[in-house]
Amino acid sequence: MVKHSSTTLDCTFAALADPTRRRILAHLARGDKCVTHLARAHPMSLPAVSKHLRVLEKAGLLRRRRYGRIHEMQLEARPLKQAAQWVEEYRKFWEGSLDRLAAYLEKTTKQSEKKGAK
Amino acid sequence: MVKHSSTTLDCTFAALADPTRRRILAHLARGDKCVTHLARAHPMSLPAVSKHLRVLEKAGLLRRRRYGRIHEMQLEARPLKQAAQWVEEYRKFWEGSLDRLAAYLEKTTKQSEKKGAK
DNA sequence: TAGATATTTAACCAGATGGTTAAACATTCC
DNA sequence: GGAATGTTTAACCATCTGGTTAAATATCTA
Repeated sequence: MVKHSSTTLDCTFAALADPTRRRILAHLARGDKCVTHLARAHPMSLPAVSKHLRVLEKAGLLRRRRYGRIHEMQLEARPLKQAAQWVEEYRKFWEGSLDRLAAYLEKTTKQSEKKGAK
Repeated sequence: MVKHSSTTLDCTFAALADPTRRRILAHLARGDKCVTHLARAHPMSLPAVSKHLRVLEKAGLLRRRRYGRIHEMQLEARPLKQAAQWVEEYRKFWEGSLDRLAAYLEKTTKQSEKKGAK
């Protein structure tokens, strides 16, 4: 198994566990940038969005550059790579399950065909 | 973009955000089963492990079958598929970053070659 | 039935989380 | 300088989280 930095994964997964933050990441992916603009898309106060941005920033999922009073955010997806690798290690398990399901379905389908069921 | 059930992802990512729970999943993947056995591998009380198991169960990441007084747990990785799909949508972003890094490295390498650097 | 074993539930606690509003800070514009 | 704009910080609050210990529940065994 690949050895991961546990605390990094902690931060990454925790950051992704909130739907508002996932939506913010999606907005960043589409090119949105400044705090006010991001906040307008979410039904909550500006400080709330600001906090979410800080969480994402601490998790390394966004980079912030200041141009005068406006803060420009940019998606930084690299931490997701490690998360993806972690999840990938379990792929064989869910694919195994699907294989078993497929085998089961095939078997029962054949049985119902034998019985002449439509 | 693929449409996901937000709350399912919430649960999945939140469950994965704790290192103890990720370790438990790893143990389950290796075939460990009952609560006591899983608990022995972790420096915490049995009720604490029991709580983690409940979180994993609610997130659909394990299935529990009772044989008398012992509870047999089994890894259920399918919810991870959705998480993987979500993360995958950002793959192009981190790979884009790596591409830019690669381009940068190639450029600087060529420059140092021009300068005759080893 | 009594005792041992496997596990959960209950009650509690400290600290984190996600939200609020009000105030502060930093910058730009007039 | 003073007002407007963009953003954060501070203080607060309710709820969630991850742990504890003690007690309850369920099952097996002698």
